[in-house]
Amino acid sequence: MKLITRNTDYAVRALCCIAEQKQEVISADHLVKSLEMPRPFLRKILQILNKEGLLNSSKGKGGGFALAVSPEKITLTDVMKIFQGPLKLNECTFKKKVCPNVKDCLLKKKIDEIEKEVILRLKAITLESLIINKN
Amino acid sequence: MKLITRNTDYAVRALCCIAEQKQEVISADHLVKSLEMPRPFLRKILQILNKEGLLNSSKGKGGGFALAVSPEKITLTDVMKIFQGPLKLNECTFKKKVCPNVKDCLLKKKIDEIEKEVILRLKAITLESLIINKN
DNA sequence: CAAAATGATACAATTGTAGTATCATAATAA
DNA sequence: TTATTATGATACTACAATTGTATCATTTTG
Repeated sequence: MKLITRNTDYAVRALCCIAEQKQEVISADHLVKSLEMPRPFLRKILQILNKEGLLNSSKGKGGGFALAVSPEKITLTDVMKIFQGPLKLNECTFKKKVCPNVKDCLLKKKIDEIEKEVILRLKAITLESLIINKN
Repeated sequence: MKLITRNTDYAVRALCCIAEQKQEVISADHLVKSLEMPRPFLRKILQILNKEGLLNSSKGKGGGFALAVSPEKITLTDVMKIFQGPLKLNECTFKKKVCPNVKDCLLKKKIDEIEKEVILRLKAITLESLIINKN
């Protein structure tokens, strides 16, 4: 019943760290030191964020990563979708078949309402709102 | 990011089925037929519900299960706690150690707020509110 | 060309969920 | 008292997702 996975968490923290940075570009090694997380794992996450268009990367000496989107335009749901797939609190499948009862299921209806509320709130969490030292 | 697991789902459906029943006692076999779920799995779930005090059981011919608590007093959170442990949307552990940053973590604070709201709403879902045919 | 960085990708470990199987025990009724 | 019908207890297996590791290729800069 975890809302966000380690992947997402690391990604958000890395994005925050990059956003707080004054230098435009920061290397994976620098991030590892600041964030104390496994280097290969973080590297993979950064690569994905780059592929998905949230980061720009540059190779070679002096290279690294920089935000491709401004912090107020990156929401928690963006990152969650990348690492956790579509936002759903409800599955409604049994042995890979959709539950025959989906239409009438009262429980599903109630969970769906909660889901809507949760997604609204998650969307309201921007990277900017998670940054402490803004300059 | 599933809010409820199969266990919980089966349990709720079984509880509903028992509650809707006019007979006081219903056997696992009857429930299997009504609910179309794996018999040994359902049996285990019923045993747990019995142990946890939501059901009463009786052995032997004519035996089976009956609600031990009235439907308006059973909430979804009760069932979730039994099968999924304490209700938390936040973990905040890294390699089994608590994240050193828990106190200041802005993300945690925001998720915690969402968690509170979700739990409130889940607590409001009673077994009674999930039953279709009340008599 | 060497060094410093990322890109791509395959592999391994761990955990949690989901499901199965088996035998013991109790209650009822013939 | 014995057969039948039910639950109780418990150990085992399967599968998928999450979490993490390792290795080599490629690009850029000096």
